[in-house]
Amino acid sequence: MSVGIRHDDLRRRNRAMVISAVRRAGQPSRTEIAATTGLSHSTISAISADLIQEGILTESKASGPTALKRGRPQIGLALNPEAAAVLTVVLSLNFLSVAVIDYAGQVVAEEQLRLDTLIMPRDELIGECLAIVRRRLQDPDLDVGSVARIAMGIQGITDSHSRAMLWSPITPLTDIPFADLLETEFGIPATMENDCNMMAVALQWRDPERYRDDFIAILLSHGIGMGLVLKGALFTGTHSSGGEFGHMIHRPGGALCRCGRRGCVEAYAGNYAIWRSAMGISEDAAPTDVGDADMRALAAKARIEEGPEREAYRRAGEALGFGLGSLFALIDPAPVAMVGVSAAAFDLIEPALRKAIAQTAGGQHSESISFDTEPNELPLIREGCAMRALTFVDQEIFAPAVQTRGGAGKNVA
Amino acid sequence: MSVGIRHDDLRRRNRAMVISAVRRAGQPSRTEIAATTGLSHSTISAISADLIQEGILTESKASGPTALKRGRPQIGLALNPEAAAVLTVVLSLNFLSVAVIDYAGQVVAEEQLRLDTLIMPRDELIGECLAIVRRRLQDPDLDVGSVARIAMGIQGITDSHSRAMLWSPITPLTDIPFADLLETEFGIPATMENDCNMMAVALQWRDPERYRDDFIAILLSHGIGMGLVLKGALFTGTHSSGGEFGHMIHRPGGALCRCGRRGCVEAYAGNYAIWRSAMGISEDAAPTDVGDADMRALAAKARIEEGPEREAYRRAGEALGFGLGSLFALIDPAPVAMVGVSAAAFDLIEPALRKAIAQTAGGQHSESISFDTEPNELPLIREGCAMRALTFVDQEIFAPAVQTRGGAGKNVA
DNA sequence: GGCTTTTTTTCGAGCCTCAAAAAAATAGTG
DNA sequence: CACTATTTTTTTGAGGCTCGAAAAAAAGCC
Repeated sequence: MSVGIRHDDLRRRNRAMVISAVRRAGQPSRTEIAATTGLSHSTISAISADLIQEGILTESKASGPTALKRGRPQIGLALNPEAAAVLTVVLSLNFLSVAVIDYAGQVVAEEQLRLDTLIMPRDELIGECLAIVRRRLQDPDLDVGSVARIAMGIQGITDSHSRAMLWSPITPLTDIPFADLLETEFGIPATMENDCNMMAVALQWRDPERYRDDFIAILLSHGIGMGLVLKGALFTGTHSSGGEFGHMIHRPGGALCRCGRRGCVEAYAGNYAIWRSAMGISEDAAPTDVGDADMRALAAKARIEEGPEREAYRRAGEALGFGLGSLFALIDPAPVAMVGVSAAAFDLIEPALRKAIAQTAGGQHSESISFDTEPNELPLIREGCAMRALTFVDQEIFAPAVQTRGGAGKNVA
Repeated sequence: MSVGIRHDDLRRRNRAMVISAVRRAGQPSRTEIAATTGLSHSTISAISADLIQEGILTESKASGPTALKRGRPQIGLALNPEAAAVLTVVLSLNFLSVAVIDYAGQVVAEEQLRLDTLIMPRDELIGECLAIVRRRLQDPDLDVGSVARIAMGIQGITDSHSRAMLWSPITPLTDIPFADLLETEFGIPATMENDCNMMAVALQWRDPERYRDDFIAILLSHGIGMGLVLKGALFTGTHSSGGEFGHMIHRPGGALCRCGRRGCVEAYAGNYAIWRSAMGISEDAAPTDVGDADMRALAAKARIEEGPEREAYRRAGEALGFGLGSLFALIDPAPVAMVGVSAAAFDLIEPALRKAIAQTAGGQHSESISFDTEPNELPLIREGCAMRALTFVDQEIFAPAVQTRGGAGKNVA
């Protein structure tokens, strides 16, 4: 609130601005950057000269389609892929995957692993995560020193400082400080990110037209999660990763939720809830994990004929609709992306969902609310982790106060 | 996202910082300001010299209790009350009040008026608002030129740009662009603020210890409103004032709400809802306005004996509790201030409210959530409007780019 | 080849902040 | 009362940063 802007901050921030403009735009010329940032050409010129000299940016002649114009051709600026690398770790139900990504955002190596997360003891789960990272870091093709950041994504609740997993549906274990464990083990700064938040980050990069300032990413899978972007920034709770849309209350005292409470949205719209309802199992029955194939079969049956399956999706849509309605009462309507296996059954969910929203405060503009679907969440989570790690590097490469790197530069004419 | 920091912004922002530090701290010395802002003494000295010379700040020797120390005594800096003035207009049910407030935040004049907002035609309602402002501005004791800002507060929904009232329970009229009307009429920049948002702003100034970064102000009155502060900043929706806590869904298809929909929190916890329930009137009955005195009598009766009155408050508490639970699922638990006439009956509401919260995701720390009550909302709303207007002036007095005022300063030795 | 157009770099000027030193103002002390 | 210690405030010179204007560079066009 009351922290002054120091003189050195200025350059630091404007450097960040230039890097961010390049990451966003692909291969912008200096002139384009000057236009988008509002800074003068001379400033951009000075900053980009520094950045090139430090090996962060590179000049690339190939401005491609713009080469047909009159005057001096623009010189595209691009991120130097070798400037750094980041590592992403995504841990989901029975599945662990790691990727090494260069500074320009290209995947240079990856590894995936099946494992039984639900029954693994603590040491083993942590051990597997560290081992897979170690294997990637020992890859002879990789310059270990260039790996500047690890971002780990996980289903469940993380703390607001992105340090630890507090709770997750993929394991009975709680409070695992993955970020600290990774940092200690490998000496590389790390964060622990919530899966749905990373989905939102990825969507923002994938389709900045649609997902710019305000939007919602909802994961429809075993559980119901949400990533929320408001005013262009990821929204997180004050203590946790926040945005636990799935545990808003749909019906007080209602169906039993995986979290042990009753009446949560998830207790009607999570895979297990749809399954429970379609199979005529009691709402008080303990949640069970349902495979993706079973869910697809359920959806197929619901599409063929009226019956308990279709009714289950209808109830899921209703729960999601009233939940979204309450959410929209708080933040006003915004574009929604439905992600995960049940997003593939959104055709079964949508009618009831829209009908419910229309009965809520958000319903004033219910027709104008648009939904997009993406059945596969894992690529999104990985992309989000990658971008999160890369933007961290973007803002870490120019160190605070003192000159950026060890002290290499600045002795040329 | 990608707007660069220009060189002149620096001074502008640091000036704002100094002014804000003075407004917050009362009479800080230059040294204290340097400490809180993190800027150097010389910078603070230069900026405060400018500000004093421009008549924005004044030196006040009376640093009072700190005069007993050794070295050179501190010189307190204070806001110059005559630097500017602002005007607040608060329109609530059957009541209109205006106050003139000097730059230091002291009320210098006020006027109040009873009127029948529910049945007034559009022209008349607007006319009364403009007339009461005109009377205050024509006060011979007031230098009209010094009035730099008008902030108007109203119950209901305003747009996210603080320009217009979109909907209000105090009148059947909708979409009145009060901010534009005031600006056109008086040539003074104006805003139209939501009442609950202003309550939150006022609480932040009244008790910054408790209400700092994250808290919730809930109005328990005819309707249920909320002002929400997250990460130190007022939270507003993307299109409207947002934070329509009262219209989150408590029971899908449930009791009839004043907004015409069913099952909103307000339909169980608004004055009319408590009254309806206590009197055994159907949940489908149209909401009626209940006077404060009637509500106090109802609460008194509920305190004496078990019965439908007590049950009505219990149901209100349950609705508020589940609503807060859903809210806490999204933003994590935070301190809550209950404001308005039914806040005086919070003793009747609290047990059921806590019981409900305990059944929700927010309930993990339900004991630690603390509630504060404040039965009278109008002073809070006025204070909030005043602070909003004043902080606007704080950041407008130093113009963009060019030197602050006409060009007076800077020809002294 | 000379001219036009557009991009990029260079250069001097103007500000801003900072650190250190100087000045100011008071309380203690003998 | 003179002098010292202490703390706050102002002054001063240095170093950086951005900006605007002008120069340089690198094409296409005739």
